[in-house]
Amino acid sequence: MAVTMNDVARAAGVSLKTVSNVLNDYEFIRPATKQKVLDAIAELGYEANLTARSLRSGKSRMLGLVLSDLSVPYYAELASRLMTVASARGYRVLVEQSAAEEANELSALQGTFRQLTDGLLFTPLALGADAVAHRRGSKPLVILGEHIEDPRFDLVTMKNVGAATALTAHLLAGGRRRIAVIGASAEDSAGSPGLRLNGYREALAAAGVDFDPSLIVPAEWRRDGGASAVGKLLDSGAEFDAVFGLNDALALGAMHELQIRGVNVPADVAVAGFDDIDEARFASPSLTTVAPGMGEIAERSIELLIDRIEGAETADEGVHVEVEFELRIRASAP
Amino acid sequence: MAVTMNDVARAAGVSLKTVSNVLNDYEFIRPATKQKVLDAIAELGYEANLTARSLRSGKSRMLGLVLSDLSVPYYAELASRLMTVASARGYRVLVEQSAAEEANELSALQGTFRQLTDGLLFTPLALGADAVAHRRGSKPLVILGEHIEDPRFDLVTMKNVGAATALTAHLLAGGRRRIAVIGASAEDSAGSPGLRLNGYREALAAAGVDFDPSLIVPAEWRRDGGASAVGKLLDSGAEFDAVFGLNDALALGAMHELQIRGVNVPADVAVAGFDDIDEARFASPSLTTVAPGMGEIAERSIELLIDRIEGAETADEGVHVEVEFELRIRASAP
DNA sequence: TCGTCTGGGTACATCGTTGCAGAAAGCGGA
DNA sequence: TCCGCTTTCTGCAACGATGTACCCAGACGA
Repeated sequence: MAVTMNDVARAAGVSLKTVSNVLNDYEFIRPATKQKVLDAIAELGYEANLTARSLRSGKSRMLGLVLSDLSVPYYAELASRLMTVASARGYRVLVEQSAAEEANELSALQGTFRQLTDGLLFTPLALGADAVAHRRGSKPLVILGEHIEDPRFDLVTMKNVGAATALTAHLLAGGRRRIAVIGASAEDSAGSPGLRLNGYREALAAAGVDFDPSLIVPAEWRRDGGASAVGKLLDSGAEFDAVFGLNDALALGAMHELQIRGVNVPADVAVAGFDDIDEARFASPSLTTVAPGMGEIAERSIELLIDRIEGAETADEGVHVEVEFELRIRASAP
Repeated sequence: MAVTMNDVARAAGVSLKTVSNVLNDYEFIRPATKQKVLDAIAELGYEANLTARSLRSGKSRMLGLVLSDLSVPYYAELASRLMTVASARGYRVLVEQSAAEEANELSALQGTFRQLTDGLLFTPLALGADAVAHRRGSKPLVILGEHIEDPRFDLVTMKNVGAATALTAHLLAGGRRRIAVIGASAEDSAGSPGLRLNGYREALAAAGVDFDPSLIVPAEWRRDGGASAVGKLLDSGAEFDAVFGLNDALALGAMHELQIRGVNVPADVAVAGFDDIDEARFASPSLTTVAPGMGEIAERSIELLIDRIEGAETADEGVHVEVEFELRIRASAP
């Protein structure tokens, strides 16, 4: 079978523990002994058994990532970056899809998934702050995104309100006055939809434009959700000269439906999104949107989580990181 | 700390091994005893320690998935489906990104990644058949995609040649005669690019249209690759009335560039892709493409791999599965 | 000379399971 | 009554690493 530490010990003529000490950079080892062990390791092609190490040490060097669905471009891009960053620090990422369902989020938080990982990057969609606080285990947990804002948690997010304000202000500056919002309900005020809607309202207020609840259309945050929402809006006869999709998928779906119905983008209706997924740049017309600083989100969240795991970060209160955004003005809303 | 089997045994008044037997559905246990154990498990909230189980049994119930980059939409969608299917059979999927680099593919094939998983779903991009055959370990391995076709391996793929032929035939039937291909070199004949190019050539031959190597443009299989390739084509002054992107990302990038340059799609140039990622349906105009039966690919490959792992599939020769495709005729090439 | 300290190494228990061997009890057949 | 077989359950070793305790040789000071 596979080469074990015992085989190495025998080959090097030392004890099992000495091999272990060499591998763990134990301080007091004679260079000659260390070299013998290293030679034996090289010769036999020994590789540590991670399962055994994990059982004994209680650490797996795996991070859990819980998100709704990996096929959502934003999550796919985020997962890819998280993996790269984690890998540089010697950790792997194990992904769990929750489908935004409560039962799945709970089992990711508590079940065997938790066991396999040293810490969790969690995007709660169905679960509220109290539910998470109640079911969180003892292992470190970092919340990604803005659905939960609570001092009990470590959190990495972007400036949702500010970004939505800036984007809306840009549409207003372009002369748009009736800006439909897709992906929220008029009464939302928390979570990604709520925060982004708040930003929208702030920009309207600053420009002295009235808020019209009939322009706020709920939708699933997917391309088809955006398409059907804007379809309903057109059918209802509502007047609007811009569409703000609360993420890029919504905006792209909406833009597609507008074009099919013969509405010219941006001449008749401007369209803007949120997230700056790669696809946005290549849409026709290319999509105006907000880049959430995903690289920084990935780096900061991995860093925070690993610091917690390795005990470097010891604040009692949750650490909240807010990453800067950048407006990407493109052809759909110049 | 966590509840162990020992705690359960004590609570139920039986031996450790009996608890283990109950959990592993051992045949000869009195119903009453079994019930006592199950009650104790429920009361204590016991959950098996997967690491310990894995060390002892040598199985982790994890499948490895090696692909170039999770942020590529096709891979993201595939990964998402594979996870769902695997989960239904009680397995998890651990993803490793290779960036299509040889060193990374090798380490995924041999290193600690391999150790953590019971079997591998492998998309070789840098490594050739011999290299893989030489470095494959003893654990089951299923090749995904068509880069390697070799009787030594289990393989799940789609009918690349047939699909490319059908798609090209559709373009020809629409009156297009100068169909540019993006994402291959004229001399390619193996791997995804080669096979799809072969299909293209077959369709041309069947229609009596000459093959023009100057219409074949190599490119990285990404949106920006498609954009710059079609840009070069336009700059070169080549005449063409259709573009066949060897995957959707290429086609979408190409379509974007054409539109920016004022070329009307599909009136001036028709565009077709390959993969039918979700984005294709919502592009403007919506993209004509080939749906590779991704659901079936996911199901068949997981099934094959798990059967190998659990010893059900015992053929000596590699099993080759070819999944059916479907043409999706949309607005970009009606 | 003796006791103490320290660097360098070893032996054994341990993490939480499962495999193997076997023990105890019940039962039928000769 | 005894034997052999099945059913039900138990104890111990083992998977491959790490932590703890300890041992020994040499240096050092008194």
